Formats: sequence, C-alpha cells, structure tokens
Amino acid sequence: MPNTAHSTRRGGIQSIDRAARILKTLASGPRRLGVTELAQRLELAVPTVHGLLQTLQAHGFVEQDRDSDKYQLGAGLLQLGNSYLDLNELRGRSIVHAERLAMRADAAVRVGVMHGPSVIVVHHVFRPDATLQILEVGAQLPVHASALGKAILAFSPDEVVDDLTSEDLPRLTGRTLGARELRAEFPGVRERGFARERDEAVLGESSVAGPIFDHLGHAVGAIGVVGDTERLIPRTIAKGLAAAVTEAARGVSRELGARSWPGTPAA
Amino acid sequence: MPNTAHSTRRGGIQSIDRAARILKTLASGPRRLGVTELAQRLELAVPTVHGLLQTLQAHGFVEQDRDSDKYQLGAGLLQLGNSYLDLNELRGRSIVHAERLAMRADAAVRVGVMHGPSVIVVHHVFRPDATLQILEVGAQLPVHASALGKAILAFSPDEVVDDLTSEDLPRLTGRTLGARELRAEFPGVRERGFARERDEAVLGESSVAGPIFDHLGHAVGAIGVVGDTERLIPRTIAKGLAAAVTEAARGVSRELGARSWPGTPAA
DNA sequence: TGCTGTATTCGGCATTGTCGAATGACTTTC
DNA sequence: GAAAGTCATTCGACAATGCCGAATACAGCA
Repeated sequence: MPNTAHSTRRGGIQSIDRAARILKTLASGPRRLGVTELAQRLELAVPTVHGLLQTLQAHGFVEQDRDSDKYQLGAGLLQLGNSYLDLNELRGRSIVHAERLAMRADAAVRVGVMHGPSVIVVHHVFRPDATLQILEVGAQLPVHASALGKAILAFSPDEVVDDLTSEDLPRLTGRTLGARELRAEFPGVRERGFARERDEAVLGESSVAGPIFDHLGHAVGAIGVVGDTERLIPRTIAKGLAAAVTEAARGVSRELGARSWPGTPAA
Repeated sequence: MPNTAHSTRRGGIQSIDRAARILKTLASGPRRLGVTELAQRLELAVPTVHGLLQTLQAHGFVEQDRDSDKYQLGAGLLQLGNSYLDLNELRGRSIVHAERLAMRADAAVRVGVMHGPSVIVVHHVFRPDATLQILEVGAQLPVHASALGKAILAFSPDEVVDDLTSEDLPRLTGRTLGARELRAEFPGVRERGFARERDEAVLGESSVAGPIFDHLGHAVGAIGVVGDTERLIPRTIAKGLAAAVTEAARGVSRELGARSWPGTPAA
C-alpha cells in the first residue's frame, strides 16, 4: 500500500483513474470546462482528455454544451446516485427512525456515511414545521466539523482517524476544531454514545449525532439532528434531545444486526 | 457513426465502457453482486472485472460488502449526482417557476431532462398539502409514457424520435401508447404547446407538461404536474391547469434565453 | 485575410490492461 | 474430517489498447 492519500488516490486502471479525476474536477468547479482547460489541470495531453470525455459522454456521465463546446457533468450520474440511494441498506433502515426522531426532536434529521474526508448525507428529514428548506441528500459535510462525522470517527479504527487528522483540517468558523482538539473529544464521545458540534461548520448552526453500527460492530454511519444553535443547545443540555438521538442511532443499528453498543456489552 | 443504440453503446475507451457497464449492472439489480456473477453477465474474464472493481472502489464508485465480498454502488456516485444538480442550469432556473406552478395547480411538479430512453427528474416540488410524499429527484420516467417525455420528444429532431420509437416501447398499463400512437400525438402537442398523459405509466396517475427551450430553440427539458387522474384530468379540460403549465414552461425557457415559442414567432 | 484560440482526427509506438492459470480462503458434501 | 466444490484474489506474459505528437478543422477576432 504505497499510497495513503484518499482524495486523489491512483487506484489501478489508468484510464478509469483519469476519468474519475475528470468527473471530480467538473464536480468541483462552478462552471463548465473545455478540453484544454481540463487537460492543463490534470496534466494530460489534450487528445487524451478528449477521448476520455467522448467515452464518458456516450454513457451520459458528462454532457457537452452545444455552443461553447465545454463539458459539464451528465444526467447519468444523477441516475446512478439515485440507484445508490435505492439500494443502500443503511438508508432504507433509517427512514422510519429518522422520521420519528424528527418528530420527537422537532428538528431536521440527517443520516450520513463516511466518504473520504467528508460525510455524505444519504437521508434527510425536514424540520416538522413547514418552512421552506432545501434537501441535503447527497451533500457533503466536513467530517471534523459535523456531529455526524465525529460520531463515526470516534468509533473508527485508528488508521482511519490518523489518515484524516493528518491533513490540515479547514477552519470553517472560529470554533472549528483542529486535529488535536478533535481527537481529544473522541473518548468523551465514546463514553456518552453521541457527538456534538456547536457553530463549528456554520455559524449559528449546531448538531448532535449518534453512531450507527453494523452487525460486525463497525461504525458505518451516523444519525443526528441539526438546527439553530440557540434552539438546539439548551435542549441538548436538558438531555432530552441527546436521548432521542442515541435511541434513534441504536434503533437503526439494531436493524442492521448490531449486537453491542458503547457501554453496553450486548443489546 | 457506426453505433446508434443508446442503452449499451460502446463509446471508445474499452475500460471505461466496461466500468460503466459494471455500474449500470449494479444499479439495475436489486442486490449486491459478486465478481464472478458480474463477469458472467458482462461476458468478461473474472480478473478483468476484479481489476475494474478495485479501481472503481478506490474512487468510491462501488463498495465491497465486508463479509459477503460482494459489490454495490458507492457513495461517490451520490456525491457526483448531487454536484450535477448543483451545476445544472435548467434546474436552477426552474426552481422558482416550479414552486409557483405547484401552488397554482395545487399539485406535485416535476422538471425533467432526456437521458437515453428515459426522462430523469432533476427537480420535484411536492403537492402543497403536507401528506407524506417521496422525493423523485433522480428517478427515471419512461419517455413514451410521461407528459414530460412527450413534451420534449414532440419538439426533438426526427433522428432522436426515430431512435426512441424504433425499439419496442414497454406497455406499462393498458393505456400505454405504442410507437405509432405516440408519434400521432406529436402534431397536437406542438400545436397546443403542452403534452398530456392519462394512466399510461401508472394506473390512476396522470400528468400534463410543457417543453422547455434553450436559447437555440432546442427542447432541453420539460416541466409539468402529476397527480391522481380524477383530480387532474377535469382541471386540464377546464383549461386552467394547462395554461399554468405552459406559462411555467415558457417562464423557464425565457430564463434560458429562448426567444420563440410554438405558435409564436418571437417572445 | 491572416492570426490565435479552440475542439477534433489520425496513426505509430510502447504502455497498459487483459485473461489463463495458480493461489488462498471458505463452505458444503459425503 | 478429508475432499470437492464455491468464491475472491494474485501473478505474469503477451498483445491489444489507449496514449499523445503532429496534423486538421473550425471558430472568433483584428
């Protein structure tokens, strides 16, 4: 295993690695990119990138703008992303629990899984009041600055934790934790069975989340609530919220066949 | 241009074609697949498939189940699908119009784009009453049995129409149209500026949709309402609904820079 | 009209992915 | 409890494959 980076790891087959890098580049930029521009960023020859793009286009993974000739992501990716959700067991099992938690906590609920240095939201229930909210399914949250991420990481193997805390963690707000502080939180998270985050990703927004375990006892995801700091924090301290969160996390875990729980030898 | 099929077209670079086929196979099956099973279905050697899967896994496009060793789609696809939505201009421009249409029509609204033989839903607004509904963003609808599909197809080049109506169109209900009937509807759709569908995909469900044009006058998508047949059809006949739909379609088109509209030389 | 920026096509060479065969880890069978 | 069946994974040699330099086509601009 010579390569430890996770963002731009070179897996094996060259052309697929390159295609993946093209897709990720297109996903990150806010605008369409031309062949030449892509070739420069990826340090590849222009015809090489062109060939890759042609193939990706044939499968609907990229689309070429009619008059600028530039490329953007294609609808095929949306279709595949949707299939991922349909087939995802964690998501399926968590829907009922998420709904219940949203009612109990009167707050928005998110379910996430780890993906590289991010948590990807695989399920999202709106805060029960009917105000306009945007759906965050598919969104990526920073592992180190979200309760979901902390809940998973606190129960992950050291290898994973080391990998993620070795890079410099972006400071998103004045309260975002650094690597040391982050690691220092984990024992407490393990003891309590849930993680908190206060204004660490977005000012005025906080979250509480608990880890979800599979039948082998691995932390495969997390479920938790998000909301305005001034609404959420008082209720966390008053304990009712944290209990609801851990109960939901435990419920999903049980459905996945988990038998043990932090502090509890076997459920 | 030797290849005209759209479902399993072989674009160019072999390994990417194969990787795409793996992803589509995993997306279609309801369960995880092992290396051997995949190799059989794709008629490839087992080590070849294994190598492709390893690379896809390194990028988060597939995941391997811990104890069954079988593969499933990965969270990276969800991330990319979400990026597609974020960057999609049609979607961005249609959000406001879709919201307004949902209010006026008191029905669920969908915005879709063509993708092979399907329409992919890129935006979805729930029916205003607060009953539990599932989000259909990313879902694929049959082109020939949805108002969205018909609205786009009626304004598409003959080449595209021929391609899609050449294959046998699946009969989803007793009312699903065949290729001939479908083509016969198009002149009317072009004249009226909107398409209808009644119980042709799902019994008891109908839809009305209008085409969305870009600044070159190409039909790049459609917007429309869906709902229970007995609720929707009377209101379509009473004309109010159709007017609201075409108005929304026209509104989005204008935002995309379209200058003309069926029946109208220039807007 | 020429210039400079694109996207695309072509084709020869060597890198790269492919697949037969072998290995190892498990499960089932008798 | 050995033997025969799964299956995923590793190895390595051959040649098919994708790569990229150079040439082409096409646009917008001076």
